[in-house]
Amino acid sequence: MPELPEVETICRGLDRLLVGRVIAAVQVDWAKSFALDAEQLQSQVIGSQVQSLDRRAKVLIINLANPSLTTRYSLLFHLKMTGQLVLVKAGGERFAGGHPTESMAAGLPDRSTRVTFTFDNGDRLFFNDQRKFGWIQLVETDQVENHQLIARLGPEPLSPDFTAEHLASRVKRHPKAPIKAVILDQSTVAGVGNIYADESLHLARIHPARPGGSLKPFEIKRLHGAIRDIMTLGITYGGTSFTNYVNALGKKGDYLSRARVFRRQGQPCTALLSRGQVCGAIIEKMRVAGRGTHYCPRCQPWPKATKSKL
DNA sequence: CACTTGACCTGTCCGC
DNA sequence: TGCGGACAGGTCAAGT
Repeated sequence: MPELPEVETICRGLDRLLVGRVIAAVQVDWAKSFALDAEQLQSQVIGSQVQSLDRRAKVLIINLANPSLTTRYSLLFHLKMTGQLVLVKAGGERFAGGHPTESMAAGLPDRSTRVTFTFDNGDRLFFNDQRKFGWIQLVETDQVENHQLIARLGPEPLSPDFTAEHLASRVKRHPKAPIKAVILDQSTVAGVGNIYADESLHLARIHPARPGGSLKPFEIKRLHGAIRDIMTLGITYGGTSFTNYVNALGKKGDYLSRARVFRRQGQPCTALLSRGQVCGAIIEKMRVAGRGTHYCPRCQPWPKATKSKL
């Protein structure tokens, strides 16, 4: 499930491989993944050269230019939960990004391949997506900021615009919503998904189901710092798992293998307490805001004063 | 208006 | 073994 750190890693990895390449052919095997008629495909995509790659929240942006067009277009990619982007070089060398499944290691394309881009040098970019939730859209480059999803995004978590004051103002707007729902809301902060929400709340020692309005100012501040720290860590570790070529894979773990709580229900919390003690309490799982939610009942206790509201 | 749930999909896992 | 159902999670639309 690619979130911001994974998409950032994919973006950095693909940049040097794609910039300068010209799109020679596009094959769409699942129309909903890339809803563009053949005429537009031919006139606005084929023959375009990749100028640069970008990322906004969880959206990967490939900026194009076509010498026969005055308008510049961009391809937007959203991988949702199971999307992958796999670049197979003409020589067979592979770069993969996205949710790692066995399809990466096997021959490509496979049955989850929805769209295939072929470049002028023979390299191929496969958009694989088991569950078909992901999409590709063609947008005019100077309209990207007005795109229905992009336009509603809040600040990037690692940008100066994401401040504790901003987070506090968002919480104030939905004081009864569980704090986890507030930070999953992409208009609060762009790019935080289920994994990093759980991880951030654990680092901040805040119970995910607490109404945002019950958080003290120092807790908001701590959560703000935790989100930034966790996203930074995610980019660091996301790099170890996704920047490798697939056939060179098999080393290092991704962020998930270092997770504090995510998918660790039933296992002991590894948080360090004072004097080098390890917490050791058993991680629990519950549903918050309709999502599987993992937390440590000891590190993230329900505050006594508001316990009755549970 | 504030907040929650369902739809979109497929594959996997669990209990019967 | 097979079958039904829950679950996985990002985002938007629809519901309470």
